[in-house]
Amino acid sequence: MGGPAFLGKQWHARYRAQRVAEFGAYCREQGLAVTPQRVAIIRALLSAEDHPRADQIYARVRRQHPHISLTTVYRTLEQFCEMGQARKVTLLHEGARYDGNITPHHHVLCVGCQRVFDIALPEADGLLHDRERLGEFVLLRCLVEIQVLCGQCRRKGQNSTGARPRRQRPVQSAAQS
Amino acid sequence: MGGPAFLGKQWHARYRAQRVAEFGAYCREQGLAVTPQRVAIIRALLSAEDHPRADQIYARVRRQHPHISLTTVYRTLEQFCEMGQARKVTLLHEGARYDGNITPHHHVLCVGCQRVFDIALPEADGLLHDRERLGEFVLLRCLVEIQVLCGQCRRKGQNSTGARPRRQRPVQSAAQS
DNA sequence: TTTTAGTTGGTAGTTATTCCCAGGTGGTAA
DNA sequence: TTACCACCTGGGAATAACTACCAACTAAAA
Repeated sequence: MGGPAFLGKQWHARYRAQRVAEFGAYCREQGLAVTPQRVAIIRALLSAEDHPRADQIYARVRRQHPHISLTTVYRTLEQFCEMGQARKVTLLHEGARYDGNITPHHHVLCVGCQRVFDIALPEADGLLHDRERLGEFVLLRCLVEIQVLCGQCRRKGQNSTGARPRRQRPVQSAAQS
Repeated sequence: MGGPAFLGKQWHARYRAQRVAEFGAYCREQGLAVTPQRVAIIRALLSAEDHPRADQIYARVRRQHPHISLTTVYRTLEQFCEMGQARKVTLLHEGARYDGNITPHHHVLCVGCQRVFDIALPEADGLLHDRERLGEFVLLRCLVEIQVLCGQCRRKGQNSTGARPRRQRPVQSAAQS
């Protein structure tokens, strides 16, 4: 097909199992206690395939841990990001979303339904690798965000953003890039 | 040398003048009234070279229009984005920032001081253009965000994110990608 | 076990943004 | 030039998404 490599489900299941298994060791390595809350949150994050927000993780974890607090979820997700066990994804202008997949990849976002998909994009990864410095700047990371309209949203026909005429004035040339 | 094309100041001054001049016509084309508030806000946005947040635009516009309200600034910036006269930039996890430069470009962000720089990156623009569709998805836009540490921040030495040891346990292997 | 640094939960902020609506105004038609 | 009115604005209240604080609790070293 020649389409880019979307990261699929078989891959995900196997990856998740390994990550959960290694989690305790990672915590100890980082000097963090292995608490039930942390385990529950990493499980929820790794089971998720929808790049959930903190409050969604909270809702899911609460099924098993009714007493967990939202504060703990926020705090813990942030820690996971710091220790490299999660990625924070900031797209458009909603709240932060979290990604348990820490392999190199980028994001495809449907601007209609706001769903996010992981995508491997090797040609983008090499984008700036040949010049470790941009002038004085030290390159840390290069993120690509691909905005699309998914099949569902396209069918619903969301192209209603055109110029709206003021009063009776007939609008002629309202081309938009 | 050989670095990518940062978009400089001469270019900016000339571009700004033209955009301000055309603004009235654009509004009328879109069926929007040309109010003093809108003119002041587009001027402030185009004069800015720092990708300001709404509240920063508000502070600047207030020097000339002490009675303008923050609500109007938010509303107007959002309208500018809709009519294609501005771009909203969402980086890291701060508030939204606005960019008066609507030519094709990408963003370089210093994760230390949070300054943002525009950069032309033609090789990235072509990244997905050869396949207008990613499966069912219709490609709308492809954004690249380059995270760096700028000279100033590097000199201040901000590499203090390493693993912090718990108790007396000696930490050995805390490599971080 | 004992000890204690690290961790948690609940509540009370804070920040950024949006909603609502009464009053004001730009732009059109006459 | 004037009258009209749909559009626009300002200010305060409301909301969403966090974040700070702190007393009580607990994982894990000794």
